[in-house]
Amino acid sequence: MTNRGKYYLTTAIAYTSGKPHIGNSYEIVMADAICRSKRQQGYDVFFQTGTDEHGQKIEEKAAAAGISPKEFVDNIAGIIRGICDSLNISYDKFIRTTDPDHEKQVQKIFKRLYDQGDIYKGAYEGMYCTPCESFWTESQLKDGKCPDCGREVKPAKEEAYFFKMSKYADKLMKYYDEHPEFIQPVSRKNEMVNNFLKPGLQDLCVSRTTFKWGIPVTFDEKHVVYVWLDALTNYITGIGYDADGNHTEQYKQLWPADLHLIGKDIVRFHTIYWPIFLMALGEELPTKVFGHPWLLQGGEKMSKSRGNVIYADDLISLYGVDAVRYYVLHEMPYENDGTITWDLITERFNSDLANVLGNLVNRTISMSNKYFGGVVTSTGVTSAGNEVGDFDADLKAVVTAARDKAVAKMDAMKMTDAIDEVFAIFKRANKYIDETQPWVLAKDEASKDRLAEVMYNLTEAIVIGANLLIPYMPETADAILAQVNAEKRDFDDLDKFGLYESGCKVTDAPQILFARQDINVIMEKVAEIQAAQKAEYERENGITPEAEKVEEPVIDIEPKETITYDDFAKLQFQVGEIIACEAVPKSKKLLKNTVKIGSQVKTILSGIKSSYSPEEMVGKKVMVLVNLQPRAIAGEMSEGMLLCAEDADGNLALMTPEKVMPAGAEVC
RNA sequence: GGCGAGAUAGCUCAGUUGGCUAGAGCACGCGGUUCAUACCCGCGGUGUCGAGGGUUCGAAUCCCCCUCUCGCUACCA
Repeated sequence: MTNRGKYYLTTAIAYTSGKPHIGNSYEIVMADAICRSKRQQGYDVFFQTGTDEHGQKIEEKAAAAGISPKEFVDNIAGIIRGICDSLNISYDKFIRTTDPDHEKQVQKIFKRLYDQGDIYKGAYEGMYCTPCESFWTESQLKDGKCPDCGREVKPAKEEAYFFKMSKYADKLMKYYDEHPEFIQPVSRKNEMVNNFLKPGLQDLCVSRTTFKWGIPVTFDEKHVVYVWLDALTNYITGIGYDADGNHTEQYKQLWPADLHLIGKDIVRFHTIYWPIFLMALGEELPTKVFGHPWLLQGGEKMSKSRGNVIYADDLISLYGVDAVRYYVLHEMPYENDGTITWDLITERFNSDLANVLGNLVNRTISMSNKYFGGVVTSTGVTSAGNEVGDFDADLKAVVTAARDKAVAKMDAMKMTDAIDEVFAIFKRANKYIDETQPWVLAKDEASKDRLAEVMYNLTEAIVIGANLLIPYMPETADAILAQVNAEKRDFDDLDKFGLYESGCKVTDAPQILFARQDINVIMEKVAEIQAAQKAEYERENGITPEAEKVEEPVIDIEPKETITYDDFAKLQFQVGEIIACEAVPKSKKLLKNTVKIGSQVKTILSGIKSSYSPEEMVGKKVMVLVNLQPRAIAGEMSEGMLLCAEDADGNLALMTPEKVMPAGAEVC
């Protein structure tokens, strides 16, 4: 096999705040297909993936679960690694940002950048919203209040470390110009230049003091290292980078990375901050960063509380690992997001895998057994000169061209097209069977040698196709090769037709590779999966009464000034019954309620669309502030206010009387 | 609110620098075939290329405007 040198590929590391759904697992499958392909081609591949395990969100989730952050991330990292393994991902290293050697290097990197003046101590100034723990600039405020929760903000100052991004902006721009392949798809490069580089790079805040679950800054312990400096550096620490220059041989051999495979949402961090960190460290920049699109669930919004999130393990249990790999690779366009639904995957499974591929292998082996006792022999009796057409030559042309076509598509990161090039072999082989009609040849003893050649050609086509399938569907490739009793072939030979050993015997008991799926049966199983998921969600989030007592978070808000009883007495509250409700067309948040209060009927607009649908509003008895001055909102007059409780996430709960009360009853 | 992407056949999507009767796969219909997993092969499209305007000899493709959908947004990671 030709040695083509090293190839170092990384994926983004997965954030350990929860179990990733299939849309998040897509990237790792794509990475695996690329790595398997490169290995097959003769590259010395190193494939790194892993988990990003620090941050405030994890600290909070762990606290809510009553466990330490480390216990929390150990659990999730295990789940993520399990998903990788069940998807048959051939990673060489699974790095965790809580690995001691990584943490140590991050601390050294931070110190070095500080010592050489790229990181400086400053202060973050702005308007601070205490409940949201967020800083805002004046321009971000909405009516002078927090744009997230609408509450009061106050000026505040927080000590922080900053990285001098601006210092490297020109150098980065130059690098872009000299390396047009650096950012892919190219459209993303323009976004980076126009949105961030041209307006001028802001210095980046690279430390935090608001939470503890991070890597401490060695010389200033109340700070932890900001996530991106922690996470991005995994690409070098994972292979033995040392901030003092004592790199491992592995690092010297592998760096710079050949490809960072990431989601399109984090292109900015990988094409601006990461290269600049590397420049500051004096390291080479990666060759290519590809920001891939996402695989989204079609139709309804995905949410765990509804139980309709699609996870890799559920898909695998229904379709098998290779079918899942096939689907995500095949349905992912180059720039736009792809779609996944149970209907779509079942359709693809049946038409492509069961019908085209599985059935081809099965019918071919069956015929070999039926006509020749399973022995496949090349007799050299070709279709050359056939007046109807030279079917053999046509078949061979398609088969021998597939390798280079597929590799070219893959190098261009067009996964879908790459797989299609391989499947073109199987489609052509099916057509070849119709053209040559083996069952007709079998009826005439005189055409037996021709029949043997036809079976040989089919078997050879399948062998080459199976070899080309290895990067995408490794288990299936093995299963096919085993059934036709063939070895894996050297990549350099995959454009050569006729290497299948004549006289070799295929299995006498062909196995169904992909049994056709009935969508109705699938949907029954899906219903079970969804019910289980929903139950799990409810258990985890304390929907059961028993769990409600445990760990209910509290919220503190800014206290307002004390009021007198007279102040309070000015407010008139009554019970109102919602007798009609509709969404306000031009608004994202507003519902227009028709509320019966005693014998009056008022129109009240309320920003609760995110928590309530118009249908479920009707019939509710709610608490209403009735003597609020009417005000026009979104072109409608609103004559009061519906009272709600709001949690930290902005979820709303209407205040309703605890016993049945008539519309109009005073609340006092 | 800001930024971005998109709207093409029933479904999922291709359509290169504007150019011949707008394509593929799936689904559907008809025909063929029977080795095979009711499979395979062939044939089949009157789609206002989201609406409306404009530029042009010519627009799905360029410009303007409108409508709708989606993604991102954050000192979240």
